[in-house]
Amino acid sequence: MGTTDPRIARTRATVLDTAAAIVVEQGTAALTVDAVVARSGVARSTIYRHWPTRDDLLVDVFEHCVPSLVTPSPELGFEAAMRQFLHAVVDHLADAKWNRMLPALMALKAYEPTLARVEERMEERQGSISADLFARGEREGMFGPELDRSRAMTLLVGPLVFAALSGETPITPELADASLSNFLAGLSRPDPAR
Amino acid sequence: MGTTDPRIARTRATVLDTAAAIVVEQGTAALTVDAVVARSGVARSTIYRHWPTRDDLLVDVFEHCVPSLVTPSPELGFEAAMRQFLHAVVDHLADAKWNRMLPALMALKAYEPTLARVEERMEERQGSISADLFARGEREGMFGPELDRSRAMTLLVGPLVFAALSGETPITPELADASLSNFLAGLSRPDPAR
DNA sequence: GCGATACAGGACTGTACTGTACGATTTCTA
DNA sequence: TAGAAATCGTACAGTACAGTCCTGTATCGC
Repeated sequence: MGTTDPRIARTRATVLDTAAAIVVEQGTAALTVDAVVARSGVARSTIYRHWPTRDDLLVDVFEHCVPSLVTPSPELGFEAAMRQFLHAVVDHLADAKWNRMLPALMALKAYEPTLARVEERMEERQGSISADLFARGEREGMFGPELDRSRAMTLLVGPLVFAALSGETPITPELADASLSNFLAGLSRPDPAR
Repeated sequence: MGTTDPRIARTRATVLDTAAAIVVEQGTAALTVDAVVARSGVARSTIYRHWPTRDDLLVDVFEHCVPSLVTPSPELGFEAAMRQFLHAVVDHLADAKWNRMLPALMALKAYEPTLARVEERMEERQGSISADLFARGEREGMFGPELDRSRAMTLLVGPLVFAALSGETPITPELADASLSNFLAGLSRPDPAR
């Protein structure tokens, strides 16, 4: 099984790209097999050869578009590594593609178990990176093991996602810096609310 | 026009409640006129007497469910008032109803101008409250007029919305306190990233 | 080149939903 | 109680979409 038929890879890519464009431009409800046929030139029967149902295609579209975040270089300390990570998140959220797809995924995951699993896998990858990052912070003595990592990540990433969703404030690296800066400030001044 | 026919108010309320329940439980795609008929007992023709199209009904459902936030008492200072406001936000986000509806609204507003306007009105109301709150902070000398209010609100509310959407970390008043605490800490320690 | 396989291009069935129409019935108001 | 108005119940046309099936054609690996 050295090589796979190039025709298969070709149509698969064409269909996925077209489907993603439709979802981004018109939403998930507009993703119909006929729409993909009309826009991609790929035949109806061919699409059903690759995906048993329309829903399977939609799942693959999301999976195809989920951003792949990368663990920052191990030489970096907590602050620099976290900043780099947050900047990468900003990049993906600012991109029109994921900017439109994320809310759709959030909205659908509550009702479509298959999409919920796509989102789970995404959070797993992100979770392992975040664990790595917080391990650096603990090693540097910035906080102890009692720090709630999930909550901390929520505090750091939340503003970025919110900015992307609401469109109230522009999503920029400076926003990520501000979020990180507030978090670090909160570390040195122990939470008076508890 | 002293009193309106109670039948009208009754049907309207029944249909809106039923429709909201369907959207919460099964998503906006499941909101069909037939589904409302089956579940509410209201006749098809009656629904079309009140709403010209299914989409108009959906818009009304969102409008009917948008939480109405309230300006905290004027006696409260910036910190206490903001805390109260954030706790109210947490309350609404923790409620199953709005917890499901918000992502749907976020996902659809990009493609449905009518829903975009629902969201705009919501943000306007929220924006006027936020202006009031920041005015208190400025009066107390916590920051000057150069503070970007939109960004600040994003930093404060973002984590709450993100927690509600992702489900990674529980959405509690303590989370709101942590967000506020980080923000205040960031104020006293001027942002080193700029 | 040749067999195998993927693709193109339809036609077709079944279903779900929208929106309209209209007579019969209930419920309000005066 | 009587008239007005809202509601019920149902039938109907039109449309959009999912998914199947079949035939002929292009493209691949060998």
